[in-house]
Amino acid sequence: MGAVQENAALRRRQQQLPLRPAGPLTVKALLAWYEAERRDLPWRYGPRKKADPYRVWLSEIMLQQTTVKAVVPYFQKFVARWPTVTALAGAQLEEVLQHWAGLGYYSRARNLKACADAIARDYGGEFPKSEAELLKLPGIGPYTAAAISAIAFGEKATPVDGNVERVVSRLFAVRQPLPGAKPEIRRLAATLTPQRRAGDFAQAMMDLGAEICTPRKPSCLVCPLQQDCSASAQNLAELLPMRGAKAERPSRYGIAFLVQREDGAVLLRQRPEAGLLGGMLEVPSTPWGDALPAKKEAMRAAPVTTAWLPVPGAVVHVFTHFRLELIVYRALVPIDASFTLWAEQERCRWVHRRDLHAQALPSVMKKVIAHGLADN
DNA sequence: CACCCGTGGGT
DNA sequence: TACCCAAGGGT
Repeated sequence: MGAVQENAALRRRQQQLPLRPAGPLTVKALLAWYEAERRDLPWRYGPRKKADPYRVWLSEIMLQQTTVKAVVPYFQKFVARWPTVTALAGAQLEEVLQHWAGLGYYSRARNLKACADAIARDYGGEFPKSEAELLKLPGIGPYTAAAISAIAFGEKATPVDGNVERVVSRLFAVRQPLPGAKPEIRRLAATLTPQRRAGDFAQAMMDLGAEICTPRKPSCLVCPLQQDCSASAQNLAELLPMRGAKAERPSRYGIAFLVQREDGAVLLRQRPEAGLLGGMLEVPSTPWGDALPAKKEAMRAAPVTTAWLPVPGAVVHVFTHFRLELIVYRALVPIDASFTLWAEQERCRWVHRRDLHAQALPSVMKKVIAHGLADN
């Protein structure tokens, strides 16, 4: 198979053979490839089969801007703990956040719970099958609504994610840069979507994008769509899709205060529900600003008045839109002292070190704790 | 529409 | 190292 396609590619380059325009035959080749090469993933039931809407929904939410490899263990944990959407609707948000900790984009976890509640409350525990109805639910946008509708219910819908954007932009040699090209790419993807197997088509496009039509160094020579691909014919595949200018990533700085009690507990604080790391636990710190605060200034943000020891080094963490550098100050306090806790004391709690793994701790805060307790 | 929202792996 | 990127959604 690979050799045959390689020869076809070489012939076309040497003889300038015309392309076969992407169309129904492209879809047929893609579906054949999918049946042979598709990834075996825990939320999939098989080609030509509809999957459990709950598992499709859960996986799609987790997969938003997140790699399959990162998602799989979280998906397994969730379905083991909450096998149905009704079970998830009965869960405590705090426990959902604990299970989500480390996966990132924590508003997804809050919307996940809100969506489960809505399904249980307004839909009798059954997901709606139409794109339009799914779109009304929290955490479900245009992509996810189309994905659930097509994959779980077999409806003719066209989810367009980063994979589909890449595959389509190459198939049709779309040179207009993203995000401006999105409407055109959506239109082209919709023209390819088959009436009968829209779910398999969508997943096949994603598998192709993940394994063959990769962002860098695409494997055009073994691609089942190579003879249909306008970009490959023009040796443009690696240059597409074009993208607009990248925004620069600023740095922010702060001082984190790690209080350790004599019995080994550390002081954690719950962040506000909205915004960055919303609802998750943190090590109390100064606000994160454009420069490191002076020590005297920083101490106004310290959760207790005590002897603080700076921990050598710093914690560096890179978020999507800024880089964070935190200096850690550490203090050891007696177990029974009465402290002057700052105004947000009610959002604070003591957590024993042995219980830290079960908390809603984002990765950056795990780094801070590990750094601050490194020599303990 | 532009910006906000995490994290880990690959190059 | 620094940068790119991944099954996007909310505002």
